[in-house]
Amino acid sequence: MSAETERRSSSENRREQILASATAVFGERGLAGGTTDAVAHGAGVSQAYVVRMFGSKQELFVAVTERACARVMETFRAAIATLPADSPIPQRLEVLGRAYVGLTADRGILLTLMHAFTLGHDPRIGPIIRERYLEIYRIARDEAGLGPEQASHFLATGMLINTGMGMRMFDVAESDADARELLGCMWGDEADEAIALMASVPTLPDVGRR
Amino acid sequence: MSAETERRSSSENRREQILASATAVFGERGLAGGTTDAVAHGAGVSQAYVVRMFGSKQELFVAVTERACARVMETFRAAIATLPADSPIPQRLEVLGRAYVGLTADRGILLTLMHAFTLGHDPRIGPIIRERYLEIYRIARDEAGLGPEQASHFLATGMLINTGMGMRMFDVAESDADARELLGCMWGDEADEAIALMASVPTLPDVGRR
DNA sequence: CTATGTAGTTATCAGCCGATTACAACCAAC
DNA sequence: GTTGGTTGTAATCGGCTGATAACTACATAG
Repeated sequence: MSAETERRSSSENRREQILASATAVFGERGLAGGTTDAVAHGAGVSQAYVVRMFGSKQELFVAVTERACARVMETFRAAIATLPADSPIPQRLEVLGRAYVGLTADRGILLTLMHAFTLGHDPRIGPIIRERYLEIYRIARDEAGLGPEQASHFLATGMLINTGMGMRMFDVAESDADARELLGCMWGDEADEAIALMASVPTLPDVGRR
Repeated sequence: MSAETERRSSSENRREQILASATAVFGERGLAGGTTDAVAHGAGVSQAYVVRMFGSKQELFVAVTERACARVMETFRAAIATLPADSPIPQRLEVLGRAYVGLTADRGILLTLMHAFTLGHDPRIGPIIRERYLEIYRIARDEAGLGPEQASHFLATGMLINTGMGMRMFDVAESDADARELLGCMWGDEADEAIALMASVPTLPDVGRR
């Protein structure tokens, strides 16, 4: 394969490119609002190819959702693995919290999940997202040893962070003291760091068709 | 006006009917996924009338969002008004929590807000939802006297409840012990009551056009 | 009775977008 | 070198849906 012009790519590479693009698109626009054309444009392939590779837009969304959940679970498990067996609860919360902030580096992952959370009524997506969310809950409760109360509190904080991301609260954090304060309560000590990390992330460009 | 066949209605009545229908539709499908035709069907009017009354689908969504925020703020303020001036924080949290559970009686209100939270990038909706959310935060922090930490914790729990609603976690609460436990941590003592209240809420029917 | 505004409809247009089809380019093996 | 599978594209179709236009029905004032 030539180094310069790699016009053809392995199926797996393409698949990953498309999933990454779709994560950004679905994260910002959701299943109904995101178009296969925008996904294709972001991945540098044709719209037809996106649809054919995944069968349908809905199946692509399912794949993106599963991938996002897998990322979340990997990230949490990797964080948990760094903990000593007898570490106290506050330290466990701290480590998991940092892991969550790390997840925000890719907006699309958490925002796509947020959209998936609104699709419980969908017969295809509903069962998947419920199962995966409970799986994440069990990881926090059992594997991280937080117990039911702290685990649900942890997930609640995560949802507040997602909400702040979806609303783009960072855009007003500089000018609005209340926004800064609220974001500060979400992130704890790392608030400034996290806000700086996420501010001025560009909106997806509107892409005309083909 | 005849009592039986009210074929014509005052503009305000119609407006309220349309907003109620739109709240249900947008709550389930979001701005991009909800159709003006479904809204019209739910309100018993024609699709064209819905669009003309509000100018555009987006403006209808803005109106629904503003109405939903107003409901939330009214509900919180009414709950706060029942509190004695020197009531302790736990009691304040308890009263606000009950008020939030009361809001879940109309799924559409909280679910529409959840969709609005994903629209921060939208130049029309973003500024509105950020401003309203911060307003609600200030109500919890100042008017209810919770302070920053407890107020953000309260909002976080609210977001977890919204997420549970969006995922339709109630549908599996009967059969899945973890789901019951998680929902229990959200609602506290009223979990069973709340779950019973919200289970088996029908999905919006798919409505063909006209 | 007529005029005028309000409440509503039907019909239709025009653009968007997912999906399908047919075809092209490349590669590896025999 | 031809055969067959893989990687991809261009073109197009057809349904959905927001918006618009043109029209109808009713009510109220003068």
